Amino acid sequence: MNAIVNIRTPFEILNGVAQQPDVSKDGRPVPLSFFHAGSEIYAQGEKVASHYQIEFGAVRIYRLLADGRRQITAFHLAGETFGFEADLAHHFFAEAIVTTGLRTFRPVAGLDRSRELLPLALRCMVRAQEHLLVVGRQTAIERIAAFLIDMADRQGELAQIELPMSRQDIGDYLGLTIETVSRVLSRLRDKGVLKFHGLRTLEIRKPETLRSLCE
Amino acid sequence: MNAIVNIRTPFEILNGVAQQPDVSKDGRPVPLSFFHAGSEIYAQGEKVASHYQIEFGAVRIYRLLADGRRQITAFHLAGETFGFEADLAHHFFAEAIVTTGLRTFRPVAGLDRSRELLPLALRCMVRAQEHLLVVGRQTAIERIAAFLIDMADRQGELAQIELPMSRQDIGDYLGLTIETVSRVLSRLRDKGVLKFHGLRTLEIRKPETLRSLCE
DNA sequence: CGCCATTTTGAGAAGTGTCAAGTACCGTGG
DNA sequence: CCACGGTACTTGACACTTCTCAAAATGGCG
Repeated sequence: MNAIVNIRTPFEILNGVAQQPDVSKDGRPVPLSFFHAGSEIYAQGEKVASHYQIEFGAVRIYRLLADGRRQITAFHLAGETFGFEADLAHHFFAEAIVTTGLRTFRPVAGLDRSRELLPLALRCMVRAQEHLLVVGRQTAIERIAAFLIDMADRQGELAQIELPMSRQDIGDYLGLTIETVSRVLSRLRDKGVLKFHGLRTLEIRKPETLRSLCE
Repeated sequence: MNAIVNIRTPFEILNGVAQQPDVSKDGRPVPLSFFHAGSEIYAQGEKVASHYQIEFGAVRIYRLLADGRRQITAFHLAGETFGFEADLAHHFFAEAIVTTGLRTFRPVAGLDRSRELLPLALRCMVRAQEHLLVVGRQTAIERIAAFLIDMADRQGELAQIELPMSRQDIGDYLGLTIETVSRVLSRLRDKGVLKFHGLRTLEIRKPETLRSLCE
């Protein structure tokens, strides 16, 4: 949870990211901002009337209870847009999970973006409501299965998937403890449904078994 | 879960509801539709590019799992607008909880309502994400407390509140069983926090106790 | 007044959380 | 390149909340 890092990391400079800033529809350039793993994009209580598009990396959106319990309401991956919640509710954090590059869209006076934003906001709402079904009515193994399928779908439906987030993040997203997440993943590994290639890289060996757990 | 009832019930005719239909911004009249308790407003799988405003009554929005488990994602009360989810996701039901009167807003070709709809959709999204924290990270008693405070706030912060929904509905909203809902309510009654005037009418005697349970 | 659905209450089971210890991974520095 | 240390993850034993199943009580409504 470090401070915002808005300068390029050596990695990105080396790779030439953002050497030619894109241009937004009203003609103003939209530069890339970089965030280190764990750094804050916007804080609970901040009024940020912007939205963000992820160029590379991953972001977690979450809320906190007074005693520190955390609920991650969404993960956003490369190519996705987020940041609507900041406009309205002053109770959400956004943090980079890994080194992340973002394009920030600030509101322009006199320019109404409702037409572009509405479909994105609706998709975000539906996603939250679908997630509610998972968290409210599914068992630990069903939640993990739903999560893995979602991640696989969003990574191009490949059998091998990358989980940029920690077990704690997964637990806080699914409403489970880190230990339960770990136990369920181990059980799926022992059953031959999953095969791990490193802690956060895994292969879905039996996607049909996983899917059958979701409904 | 009866069929759609689009005619006036004797009750409404007697009370003269909707004798003078309102008129929408584009000049077309927006008539009131009536729905009996339990009747379906739109079904999972239906493509309805409309939204609805509640004149009187109450509505539940929910999703189902294959085995019948239900998650209510939202309750909507008089004065509120809903129906965005139907545009996008084909997996939501909307039902009247009690006799309900709705104004239906159908999309008009060439008329862009994004500007009006975006704030409503955002509020809906934030509400779902806030609910996620309750369902994912709070105990049974905390969930009930949060629910009662929300209902009280939406009914004008009166001490006495009406719950139009059944215990089953409350359970399916909070991710609890009907028995747990009942037990928690009984415990709050025994502690003097709540006083019941009939099953679905109650008085919050110690709002501070209730609020202290939420954070 | 009596029926029927809804709600409440009880006892036991199951799933998940808590606490504690052990293991694996990964970046750092030698 | 390998040893080291710290963090993240896994595993185990047990506790506790919530669920399940069952039965009784309540209340609304004809």
